[in-house]
Amino acid sequence: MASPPNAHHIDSAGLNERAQALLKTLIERYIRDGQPVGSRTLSRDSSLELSPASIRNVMADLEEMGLVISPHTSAGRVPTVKGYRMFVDSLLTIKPLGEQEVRSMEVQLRPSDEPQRILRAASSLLSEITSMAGVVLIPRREHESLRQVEFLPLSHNRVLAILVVNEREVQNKIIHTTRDYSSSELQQAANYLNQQFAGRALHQVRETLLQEMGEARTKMNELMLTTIEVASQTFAEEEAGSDYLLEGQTNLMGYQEMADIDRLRGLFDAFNRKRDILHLLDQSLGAQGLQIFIGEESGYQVLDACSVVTSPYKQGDQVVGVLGVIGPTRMAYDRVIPIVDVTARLLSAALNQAH
Amino acid sequence: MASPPNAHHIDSAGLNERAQALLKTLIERYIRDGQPVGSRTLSRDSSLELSPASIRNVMADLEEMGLVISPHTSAGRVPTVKGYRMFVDSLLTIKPLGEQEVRSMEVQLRPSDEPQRILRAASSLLSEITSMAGVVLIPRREHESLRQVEFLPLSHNRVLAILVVNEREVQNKIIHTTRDYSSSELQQAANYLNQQFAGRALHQVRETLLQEMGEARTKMNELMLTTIEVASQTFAEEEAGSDYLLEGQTNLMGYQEMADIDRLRGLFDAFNRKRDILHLLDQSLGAQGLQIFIGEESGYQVLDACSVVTSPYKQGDQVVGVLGVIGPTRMAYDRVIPIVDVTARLLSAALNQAH
DNA sequence: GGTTGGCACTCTCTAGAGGTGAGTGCCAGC
DNA sequence: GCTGGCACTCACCTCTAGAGAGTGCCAACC
Repeated sequence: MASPPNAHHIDSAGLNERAQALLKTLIERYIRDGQPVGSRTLSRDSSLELSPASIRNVMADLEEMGLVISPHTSAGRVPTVKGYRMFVDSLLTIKPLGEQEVRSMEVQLRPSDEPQRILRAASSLLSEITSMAGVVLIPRREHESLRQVEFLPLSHNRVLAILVVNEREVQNKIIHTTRDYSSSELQQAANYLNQQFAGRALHQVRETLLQEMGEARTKMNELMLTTIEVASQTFAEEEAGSDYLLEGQTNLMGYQEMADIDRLRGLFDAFNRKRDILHLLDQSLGAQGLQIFIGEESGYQVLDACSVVTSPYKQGDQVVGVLGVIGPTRMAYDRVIPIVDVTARLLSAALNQAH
Repeated sequence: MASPPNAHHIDSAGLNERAQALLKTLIERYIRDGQPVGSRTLSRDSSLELSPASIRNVMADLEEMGLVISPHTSAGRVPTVKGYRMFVDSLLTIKPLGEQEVRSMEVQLRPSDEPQRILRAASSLLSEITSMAGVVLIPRREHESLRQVEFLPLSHNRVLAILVVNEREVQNKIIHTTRDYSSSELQQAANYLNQQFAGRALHQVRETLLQEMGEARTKMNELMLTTIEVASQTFAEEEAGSDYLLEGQTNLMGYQEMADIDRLRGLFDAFNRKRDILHLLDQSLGAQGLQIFIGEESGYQVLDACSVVTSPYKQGDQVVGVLGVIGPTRMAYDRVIPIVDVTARLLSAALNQAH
């Protein structure tokens, strides 16, 4: 299933079948009601016919291996990150989504002229059906191919550059020039650029431009100088880079494990700061397939009490972004995993299909 | 001073000078350290030389008038909304901002080609210097005047419409037409529209268009039909309407009066839902000058523990938006009021001054 | 030898009791 | 009208006791 070999993968070897089964029921139970699970409960819950005493022996082993821990002497056991990891990697049984459910998701992700709208819809969708926070990384300009460029003269040495990319997305930029250009000068420059570069990736355009600029300028005619001036600014590297859409943050306030207001504030600050979350999502962009970060695995302290489930989505056959869900470590992985997986597929489909 | 006669205004009549002075020190003290203020403290703090016992008599009067309340029998007094209202309306002494402070605010609100950027800067600025949440209502399209319109043909009966408004703001819209138009057809349509409507307000353009559409179509030539088709869509009423920029929400998590996670969630949900906050800001848009909503005065339950200080800002000599600060009722009004006031002025200045 | 019941032990949680301190309301006297 | 005195109230803290849940260990059983 969607869970590929993961950097954090823990082998289930060294754990007999019974221990695995018990770990599984323990975690399922803990996910269900958030209380430490004791041996008596476990004995009733598991299909194994074992007395609490026997189960205690197994628990002692699991604790020694660092898969579970008891918050204090007389409480039941709670899974550790390592425990969750093993659960997710080798014990989990995924419930595939119902057809009905998939269809209703599909409705919310209909194709549109504005990709931004679909991305936001995906983020909302994720947050709504999981009751956690949904996140969608916005495709970077790098992946975009130029369809058309136009220039409009504004007053005071300013020119409005309009880029149409990917057939239906539009970007504007106001650039400042050394002198006022006439409408027709700009028209000519645009024609030249469209002829030369339509269909190419933006970063290719940028590189080629840089190269041409390097060549002796004296050789160039007036038109080329104009073109070079406006184009170099138009296609200049954006410093901003990547960004994401986050929805349903407030859902996270509903969970007890987030009840600590300082921890919560740290998390929300991280959402606003964006850097850490972006970095995490970028990582998932590289890996192929669904990714799960459990608790401290993410490497960011603010996410210590959270798990993040991500999946990349595509435009054409190229991965352009990642989407996912952020919630408490104690989340229903068996539901969240297929939800993230399906949403990624549906989003890809919607993006590839013009309105 | 910035505080205009307010709908909630309470007359200070019926309160002798001493009572006023004591209410003032009580509220100042309470704002400073958030604890109920007792008669002993008040006796030491106020410049009046009165024993605690005398002060208790005054307190009893103030309590009867509903200006203060004691959380329980043996605690000091805490101001009520009505108390804050009187404080703000007639007792408050405003500290004007230092020149230095104003200058450093000015730096963060430099003019820019992108008004959106300045608005965001204003919001951040407000949140940073007050350590509360800053909010800026985005000007509605209604207030914008058309400078230029252009059309680019896309594939599949789609046309990209580009509006340049207010000299330096750009808006895009993809519209769907009944047939493919050629570049030159669109160019002609754009020329016509620019000639007719440049400099007019968008809503004027819309009205005139509707009128022309109503006239018998048969009289029109091909060009006019084209023009009407693309223009009517381009200038169609936006359903979205108004929106705002909110920064520093997480600052609100620092205050004890917001420590209740459910109340906090309600507030954050309201921020996301936007409707209530927008409505409140719209109200302030109508009123001229600085406005203060204390606690329940706003009329929205989620804001019961908050105060909102707003001020409109202008483009040219027309009010186009509102900005403000949202924080706990117990805020330093004497600082917040001039900050909001000055920020509104600086923002207006920055917007009216092209880069 | 794995499994089980028994048992002592540990730890959290809750409720109640008692003490302390801050602050009040009221009253009599200045 | 102001003030000191005094009884009273209430939140808050600490301490204690008891209940409940669950554990670890051990000896016995199959």
